[in-house]
Amino acid sequence: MKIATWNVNSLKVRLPHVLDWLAASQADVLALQETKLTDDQFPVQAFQDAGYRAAFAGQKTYNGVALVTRSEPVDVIADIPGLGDPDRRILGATVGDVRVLDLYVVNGQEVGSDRYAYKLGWLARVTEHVARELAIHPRLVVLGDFNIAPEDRDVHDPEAWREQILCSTPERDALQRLLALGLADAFRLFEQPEKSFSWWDYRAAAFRRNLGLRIDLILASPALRDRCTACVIDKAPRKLERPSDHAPVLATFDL
DNA sequence: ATGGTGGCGCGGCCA
Repeated sequence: MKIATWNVNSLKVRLPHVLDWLAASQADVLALQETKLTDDQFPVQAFQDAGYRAAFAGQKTYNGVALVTRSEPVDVIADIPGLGDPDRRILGATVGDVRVLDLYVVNGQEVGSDRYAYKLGWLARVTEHVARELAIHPRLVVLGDFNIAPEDRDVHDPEAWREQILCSTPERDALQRLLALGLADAFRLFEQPEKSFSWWDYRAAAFRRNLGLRIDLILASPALRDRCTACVIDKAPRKLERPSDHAPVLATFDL
């Protein structure tokens, strides 16, 4: 079973890339972020024609998450008890016997800002929710755009980014509290090239110069970690015309 | 160079 995540930065613009990538990767589950589509605009038919079902929680202009799946997603949730967030950033579903939680973590804008406080509070509520999900579903994948680079090796220039947004200690601590529930960063279960990143700013030719961060993660519960056989970042779509600023990340499970 | 690019939607926000 192949499970992937991709922040597409507008599904309307990126739909051809997504369909091509599904055909090439043969992913069974693709978690999308920043679809920027209302639910009535979601391209259900295009995915159906490609052999996929979908669950989605969208809004106009910002945010929006979706799960594109080979088999029917069931027990879908788009919110967490007690969060009360109008942003569509969360989508949970059961696909086969795997529970999947797609997250578009708050960016946070700037350390110390209102949005930064919102990010840390949001992460704390999500962590509580993941603890509850883990108790119910041994096979749990939490994946998406975490907007946090876990360690300095996930940052092209750790000194320039020191205590900046996406890299600050409180953000990294919040991610560690999530991992401490028993989740494993699938990418780090395997040997990886140095300077592996999943996001590159559109500006300053950052992709060409590989000035990126690894902020798109696939986290696996213990039962799934034991069955994870590979995890890769696919930079190919980032090289296309009008790319997303993120690359897809794909994990393979022996299921 | 306190900039730069991209999406949405048509001015300014967000990333």
